[in-house]
Amino acid sequence: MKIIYKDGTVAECPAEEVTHVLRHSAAHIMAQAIQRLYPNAIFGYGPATDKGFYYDVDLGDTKLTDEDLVTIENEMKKIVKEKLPIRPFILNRDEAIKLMHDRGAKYKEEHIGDLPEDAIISFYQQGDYIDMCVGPHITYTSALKAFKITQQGGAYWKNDSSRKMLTRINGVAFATKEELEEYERQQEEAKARDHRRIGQQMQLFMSDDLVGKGMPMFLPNGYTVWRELENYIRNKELKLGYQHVMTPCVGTVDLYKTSGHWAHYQKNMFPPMEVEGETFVLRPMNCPHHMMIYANRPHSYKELPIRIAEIAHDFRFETSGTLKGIERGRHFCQNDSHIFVTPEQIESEFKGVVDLIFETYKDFGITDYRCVLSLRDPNDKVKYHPDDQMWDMAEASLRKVLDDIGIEYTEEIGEAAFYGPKLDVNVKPAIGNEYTLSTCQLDFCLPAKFDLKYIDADNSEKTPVVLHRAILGSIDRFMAYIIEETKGKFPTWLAPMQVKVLPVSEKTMEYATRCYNALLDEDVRVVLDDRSEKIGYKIREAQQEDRVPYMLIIGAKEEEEGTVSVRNRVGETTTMKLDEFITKVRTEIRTRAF
RNA sequence: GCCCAUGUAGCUCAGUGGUAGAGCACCGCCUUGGUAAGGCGGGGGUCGGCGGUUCAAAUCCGCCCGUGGGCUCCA
Repeated sequence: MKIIYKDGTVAECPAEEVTHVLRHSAAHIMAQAIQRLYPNAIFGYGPATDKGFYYDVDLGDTKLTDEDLVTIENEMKKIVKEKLPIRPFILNRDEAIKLMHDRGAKYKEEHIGDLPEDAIISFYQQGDYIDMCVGPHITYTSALKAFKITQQGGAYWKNDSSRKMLTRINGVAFATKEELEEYERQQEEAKARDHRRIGQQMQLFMSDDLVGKGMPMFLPNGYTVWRELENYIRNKELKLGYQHVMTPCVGTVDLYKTSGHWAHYQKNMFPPMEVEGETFVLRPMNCPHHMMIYANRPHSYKELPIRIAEIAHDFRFETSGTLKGIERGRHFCQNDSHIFVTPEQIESEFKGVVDLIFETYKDFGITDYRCVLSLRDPNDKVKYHPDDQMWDMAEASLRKVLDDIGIEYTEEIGEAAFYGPKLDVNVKPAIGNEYTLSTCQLDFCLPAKFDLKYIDADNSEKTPVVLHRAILGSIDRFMAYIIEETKGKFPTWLAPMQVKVLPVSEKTMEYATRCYNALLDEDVRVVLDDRSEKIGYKIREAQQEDRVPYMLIIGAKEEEEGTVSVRNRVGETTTMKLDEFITKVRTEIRTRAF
């Protein structure tokens, strides 16, 4: 594919740039189509993205319907057919401003002002359409073969919520029609994997207006998975010296004034409640409670690290637009812990947490994640807690641990919390943006706010450092992730229903019931399908809806031989003695085979 | 919170101004069937809510609520 650079050079496009250039040109062609259909449109930014492209456009009071998007797409197809040449030209700054001004392109004009003094300001033109752009682009509009407008949405000019909201029109473009079809197939697959959809199909959780938005309720199936997750992590923590506590969800506002949350986190909290002259809030975090537990009695340096843990209910006032099933609600349960350490213990304790994170990921077969080490911006003296020595030491420790373990990570300068650096482990859901699953954050500030001390070897009072950490993040969110990763086909130890016994007819109901009871006695989550339906029907439901790991098909043959016919989720069947099956399934559960 | 779309039976959806529909699920009867849907019959909806336009509103308009996508936010 030939492309044209802003200086007019035409060259073969490097293979790895092809989709990017196509998408960028697709954005221009879409803008041209919009300009033809809506002559008053004023364009903002219109880049290629890693998924496709978009253009932000100010349409005045005009609202677009989905049919309008189809019309725009059809106009794009016309422009492609017209085989218009796409040609660049360069103007000096004054000429560029004049051109944009004369064309009423006020956002482009503003953008010129943001460009560095020595910037070469280039334009690309196809037919009547001119766009300020660095390129490169395809040489003719006809090179765009496979594209589709996917959706529209709002986007603030320059991503600034105080600026005007423009209409963002999104599209996708690929080098070939096959790639476009593959993309559409993947989109369908992602929709089928969405935890909200599977959650409803498998009756894992629900929500209702009357209960409140962002307030999911876990149904028996979902709560079974929940309990397994909770047991899993709590048992692991117990072996690592964590001590579990339970603290209340409502606290005085003064608690959060002490912690600083009231000053800094209030907009994420539900409004306060006044009772008998006292003011209470719903807690958004558990740190203050755990600080108070530490403060309950004096501590020697010999006791540290102290690891206080809790599966804690929290409430956060998330803006309505960000709520998403059990991935992000206004109520959730954090797999939280606060670890109190001496400065010397930061490194080893941080390592312990990182090891726990990746051991857990291994148990759950999680491999697709991104580690981010968030550091302070040393030049920003306002945002960050002013103890350079502590920061330097802590950041070096964190980096050293990650390097020693040999995990890949990216460093993000200026992304640290004001109280300390942190490690986030991020994953991508089936639909939507990356989010944080696990986190470990250092905190130099909070212990001092609660005046926490330990007595050091020299009998002097010192302030401990705190590590905030969450391994499963929130149980809710972790479950959402596991649902999407497994498509609801949970490993046996997590599955709400582990075995379903399916008698072929009522004639073998008695033997089927014996099998059922034997499994029940062995603490297997088993269900007996005693309806008078045909076996094919029962299998279909067990496989498609229940997604049960094992079906036991019980007919006359099995009864005679004292065996069970075992069918797994892939449709493979084997026959074995009932005892054999029980041993197999129990082993699988005990080892948490994934 | 903002922008757009959307809301009809438990679920998935059809129905664009004139007596609320389909498939699946549910209930009953028949069928006792061997590895992904057996047959017949039945019950079930203030068409998200409130107002408005109209002889007449699921359908048109306004506001509110929920949901989906996008943006912002996420000390």
